[in-house]
Amino acid sequence: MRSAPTILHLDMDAFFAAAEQAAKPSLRGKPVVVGGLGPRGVVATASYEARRFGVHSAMPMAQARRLAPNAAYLVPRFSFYRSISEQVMRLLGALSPLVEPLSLDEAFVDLEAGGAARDAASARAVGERLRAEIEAVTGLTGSVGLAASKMIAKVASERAKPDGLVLIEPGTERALLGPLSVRTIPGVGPATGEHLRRAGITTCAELVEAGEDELVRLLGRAQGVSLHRMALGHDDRPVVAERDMKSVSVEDTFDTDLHDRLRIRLEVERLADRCVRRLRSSGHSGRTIVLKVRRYDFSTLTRSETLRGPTDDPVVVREAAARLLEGVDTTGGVRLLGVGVSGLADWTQEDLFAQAAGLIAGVAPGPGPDDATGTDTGHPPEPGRPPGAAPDARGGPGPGAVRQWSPGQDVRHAEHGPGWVQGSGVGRVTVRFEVPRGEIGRVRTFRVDDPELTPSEPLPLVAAPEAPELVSPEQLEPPEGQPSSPATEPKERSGAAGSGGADSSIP
DNA sequence: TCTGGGGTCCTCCATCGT
DNA sequence: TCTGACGATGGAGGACCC
Repeated sequence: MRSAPTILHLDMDAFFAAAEQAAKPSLRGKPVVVGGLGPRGVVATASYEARRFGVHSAMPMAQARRLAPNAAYLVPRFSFYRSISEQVMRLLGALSPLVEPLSLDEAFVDLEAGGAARDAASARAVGERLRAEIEAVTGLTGSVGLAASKMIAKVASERAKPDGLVLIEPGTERALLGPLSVRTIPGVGPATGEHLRRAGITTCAELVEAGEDELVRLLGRAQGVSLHRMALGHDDRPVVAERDMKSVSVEDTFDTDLHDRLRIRLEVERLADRCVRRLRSSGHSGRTIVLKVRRYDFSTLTRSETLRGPTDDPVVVREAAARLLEGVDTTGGVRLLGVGVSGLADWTQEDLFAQAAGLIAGVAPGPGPDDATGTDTGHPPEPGRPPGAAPDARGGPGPGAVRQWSPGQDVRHAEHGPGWVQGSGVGRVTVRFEVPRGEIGRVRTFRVDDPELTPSEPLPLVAAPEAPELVSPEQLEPPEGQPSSPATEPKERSGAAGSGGADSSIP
């Protein structure tokens, strides 16, 4: 624990939903829910407007639709969010070499390590400037917490939400935590919370009162000791910039349970291939193959096998996963299958053989021959899930296939320019033509196979400055007034001249 | 009306070698 | 030669986080 509040926690406000609202002017101020739209989807993020209806993260999408039937329901566009996240992380990186990203929308920064702040006053100034820069660069808001430890900085940012900054003075941590729920402490989830509640412990003050020995008795050594320290406000976990990846996994939940053993086997092989592609693209190999099966009754089991040495060979992983499947009873059906690889290394058993044979020169880690495209397009879509419904769906389907459009997806029409899919069905797709920071656009409907309508890349939320060079954070405008960037027009409305494609549109 | 995906860490138990 | 203690490792499951 340090003596100055120089640990900063940044949390972007309702990130995915806010990004969609910024990209789609017609959704500003409206309830927006981002998540899986299939029958078994859950909410990833709800806008603050949707939260007023009781919608929250991890809620089943069907329940969200009942609570907020008039909200806009969109599929996540992770590559779009990632591009915004990278802009934010660059701003954080300018403050300190010690930036610990927790997810696309959250990070810790050690301001002391970067010399950006030494005391409360300088930390607050840095935090306020950061918030202004984030809004100027991305058009979105983030909340900042400042404290002398990670846990308290996170509590602070939670209190700052939305769009605020809270600084907790060192020395006041214990008093602050006292009345708060045990769930405030990282690592206390529903199960531990319930366990403690049954023991009569619901607040952090009661955790302190219970004493370390009692907590160890209730929760075991590691958790008991750590929980007691945390409840006292003691948290000396450092901000860690680089973390080694420990495992790679992929999993799919099926819209309807799978019963056919052969089909299950094929899905496992498909997942194994996908997993190996991810493994290779991260430059890793792994020794332990893990199969995950969630049955019809939601019971989940894992089976694993450790190889003699690490591999990134799709055949080896596929065969291991298939062997593990042999030992699993799938009677009754499975709703989810997953394949993972852990025990990661940056070399493979095959490398050693190759090295021994003098064949290693010139072989670099990375995508293998079966990963040339870096996509999953060589594989069948998931059952019941249209290819276009997959996150970040892009590119047209093959000839003869029925084109699928996902709500929220970016598109471009030869005549009407950029827009986004508002909905589709019965052979039609409805598109709203609008751009970030523009006016609310008009809606038009087309045939799903309209050749003038194509998937497109997301437009930037804030126009890039005219000059190509990077603007340092110090040079950015202060937060007063409107964001410094003017409202933007897309660089081009339409590449090709329209040739009367509107015959299929319904204004 | 049920409950995603991609991770990390911890605990418990069995096995094996010393 | 047998036995028990002990650490390392592997496998499975659970809890948690975003």
